[in-house]
Formats: sequence, C-alpha cells, structure tokens
Amino acid sequence: MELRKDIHSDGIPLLCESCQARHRGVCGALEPEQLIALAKASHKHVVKEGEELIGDAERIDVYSNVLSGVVKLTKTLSDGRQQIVGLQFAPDFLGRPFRKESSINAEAATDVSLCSFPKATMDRMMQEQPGLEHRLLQQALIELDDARDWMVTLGRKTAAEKVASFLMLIARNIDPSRDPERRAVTFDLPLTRADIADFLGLTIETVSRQLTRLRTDNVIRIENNRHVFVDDIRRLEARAGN
Amino acid sequence: MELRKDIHSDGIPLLCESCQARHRGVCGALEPEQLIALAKASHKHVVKEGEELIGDAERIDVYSNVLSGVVKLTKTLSDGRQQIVGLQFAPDFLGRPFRKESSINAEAATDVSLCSFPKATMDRMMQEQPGLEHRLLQQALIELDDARDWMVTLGRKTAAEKVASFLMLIARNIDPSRDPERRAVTFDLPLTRADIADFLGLTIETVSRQLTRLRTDNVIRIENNRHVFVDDIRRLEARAGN
DNA sequence: TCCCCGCGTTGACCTGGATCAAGGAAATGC
DNA sequence: GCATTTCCTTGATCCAGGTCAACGCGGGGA
Repeated sequence: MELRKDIHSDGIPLLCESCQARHRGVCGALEPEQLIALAKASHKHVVKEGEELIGDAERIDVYSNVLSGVVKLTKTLSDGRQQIVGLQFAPDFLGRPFRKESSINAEAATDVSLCSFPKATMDRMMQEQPGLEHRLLQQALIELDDARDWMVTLGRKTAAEKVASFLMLIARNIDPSRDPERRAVTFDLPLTRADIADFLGLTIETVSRQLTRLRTDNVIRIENNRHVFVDDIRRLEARAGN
Repeated sequence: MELRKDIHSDGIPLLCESCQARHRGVCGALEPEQLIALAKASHKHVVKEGEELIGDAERIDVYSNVLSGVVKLTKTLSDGRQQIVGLQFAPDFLGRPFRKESSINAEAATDVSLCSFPKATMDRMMQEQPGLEHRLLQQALIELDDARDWMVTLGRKTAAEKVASFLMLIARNIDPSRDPERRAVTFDLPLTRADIADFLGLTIETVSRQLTRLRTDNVIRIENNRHVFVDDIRRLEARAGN
C-alpha cells in the first residue's frame, strides 16, 4: 500500500491522485477523508489475460475499479453456449451491490489493472455518503442503456452490421481521450475472434469473414490480427446500421 | 385526487393504501409524510393499449409506477427494424432519472394503469430521502440483470428456446402471487405475435410456428390466440434451454 | 532447429429461420 | 348484414449464417 499521508495534494491519497476513477468513476463522490479511508483498505493489482475475476455463483466480497484493460462479463448456458453480456473499460466499477452472489462471470479479456476494496467498507460508506449511491445509480443506468442498445444489435442486426457495431464500440471506449471529431482511428482489439463471436452471437468463422469483407472494402486495415486502422470512422459507422 | 386525510391508516394516503408499489415498488422507501406529499402531486390514470407513454428523444417530465398491465420498451433502427428491450409489469417504476431525454420508446402493450407524478417532485425527494435512490438503484440493477439474461436469449438461443423462454418470462411476471410450486399455470399473453417477434428477434411467422409446435407437442394449449394454459411448467422450462 | 499448438482464414456445403404468398377467423365500421 | 381490416396460421421457397474441414502463420518449448 503506497499510501503516504505526508505527501498529498488537498488530502488526496497518492494512490488515487492520478486515478481516472476519482473523476469519472465512483470515487469522485467521496470526501477526501473518505477517500483516504477507502484507499487504506484498497489495493491495486494486475489480473492476467484469461484469469477469472468473479465466478458465476461465487461470493462477491470485493468491489473494484477498472484502471486499465478490458473485462468481459459472460453468461453461459448449461450446454456451454456462451454470451458476453458486457465489457467494462476504465474507469468502470465492477461488482454487484445488494447481492451475495454474482449471476455472471467476469474475466480479464486483456491484462487488467484493478483497484479493489472490501465490499463491507464500500457498503458502509454508501450509508454515510448518499452521493456514492448516486454515482452507482448513474453507472447502473448507463450500463442498462448500453445493454439495451446491444439487445437491438443482437436481435435485429445482420452479421455485417454486428461486426461493424462492435468495432465502433471498441473505438468509442478504448481511448476516451480521442478527439471525437477525428475521422482516422486506430486501436487494438481487446478480444479474440472467439470472444467477438460470443459478444455478437455469431460464430468465429462469420466474424472472420465479415472482418475480411470490411478489409477488402477498405473500411479497415488489420495488422497482426489485433491492430485495427480505420481511415474514416464515418464509413465504418455507416455499416453499423443504426 | 381522491386523497382523504380524514380516513387513513397510519397516515397512509388512501390513494396509496392498496398500491403494490408501496410495498415492492419505490414508494416503499418513503416516510408517511413524504408519501402524502407525493400522493398530492400524483394522479392515477389509464393508458389504452397501443398508446405511447414516452416517445424516443422526448422530454421526460413525469415518472410513473405501473399499477397494472404491461408496458413495452422498444428501440427502432432508422430503417424500421424494431426490438423490444424490456417489459415492465406492476409495480415497476417507469422513467429515466438524470436525463432530460429518453433513448427508448415506452408503449402500453395492454391497457395500463399508472400512478404518475412530476419528475421534479420525485427528484427533490430523492435528495432528502436517500432510501429512495437506494430503491431506484435496486430496481436498476434488477433490470440490468434481466437485460443481460435476455441478451443470452437473443444471442445464443434457437427460435424454439426463445419462444419457450418468453412464455416462462410471462408466466413468472404476470401474476407474482402465483404459488411457485404449482405446476399448472395459465395466463393471457400481453403481447401480439408481432410484439413477441420484436421481443425475441424473430419474425411473426417463426413465432407462430414455434407456438404451434409447443401446442402439438402438448406443452401448452392456447384459446382465443391469447389465453395460454400450461399443464406442467417444468416441461416448458425444459424447452427454454437454460 | 523443428514441431506443436493456439489462433485465424478460407472454402464447400447445409439448415434454421427469413421471405413470399395465401387464406382463415375475429373484431370493427358502415 | 356485409365489407374491411387486423391478427394469426400455414405452406413453399430462399438465403444468411452455421457447420465441417483444410490450411496458414506466429510463438514457445525441447
């Protein structure tokens, strides 16, 4: 715990000082002294790609903020069919208040760096600081909007539109500091083809074919299977069929 | 406004006395005097089947509790393809806090009876009564769980499983007082075949064919197109493919 | 260095669900 | 009472995306 109370600015713990979650995430609702208390109980750590963060039907005893990387939330049917039901980027909050158990799996899609703290500490702070719950409600509503947007993609879009929509989603989220007016975009795909398929309700082969089509139509360029170049994001958007 | 302060029990407004929303809904978080204040500003009304409650990109200036009936939440792509992204049953809360505009359409799937109150009144109460926000957070998280469950249905289930899943959903929600151990269930479908198709990401024809299949396999019986009898809900559940 | 092995691509073929078309039944209007 | 419309069902055909199979490529271990 690299908390050093002697070196601070406005009483902000060093741990939190450069943390995005303090501005756009849930921690922004906390008073400096609460932030200090939470920082004391929290620790930063890295989870390797492929490792599980929260198991299905497992006890949840920590909450986390995503500091970097991408977390995938998945659900699986009894016969093994899988669906990714959400992606969490920095500085999203990870955890399910008011429930002992999670109904979904959370897994590191890339190497992920997290700031975790005990559920109990957070739950206590929620009581004394209504602003915290307010932030959580905001995040929950945003996630709900996202989930419902994605339901349209899953239920009504073609494979080609699904893949374009996915690329748009990543482009929007992977680097939030990007100038939204800029037409050329480049990013690394945080998911394998199999994950993309599970996110889109398609097979690996269909995802691959649709990516090839976008490539041959010069909408995107791909290097090393993962690195994507988009010359004009509006052409990609036009293919997402909204 | 049939609020009669002379006849009350524990200061509960008559309007609210028999209201489900007071127990399981958001109003349960309110103190009697707050309930009275809210009741003063609220009014019960009925919206006919097919009428729009909240238009896409329309200002939201009221919140409502659903007292009876079913509300469908829809999203539409620019070319007209539609997806139902949620169904609201009594005593669900209807409205989107923290936003001027709605990104979804809400429409009465059946005749719906609502208890509506001005957004401003509610927003003010949220400030003075953190318990309200707590309830809203709970409802939002439940809706999020539901949405994610449905994403699995949309993305990974077959048409047959989708239709069975839909019937299970209705059976579970239409009459919450039903004994969950009871195997025989009967209910009215609150949606037309077209709506069901929009909810499941299918066409009308496919929905119809799958219903006939369930019928010929003696899993369900249908009268007057809308009234469904299930002899053994476990047989239906087995077809939902979870 | 070579050999896996995991990941991605591509081709050939198949099928579940979409599309197109027809018609029945119940509700609504005149 | 009849015409019209809306909702639903059923059949015939089509095609987007799934399935099966082969192969290419880059990275890691012996």
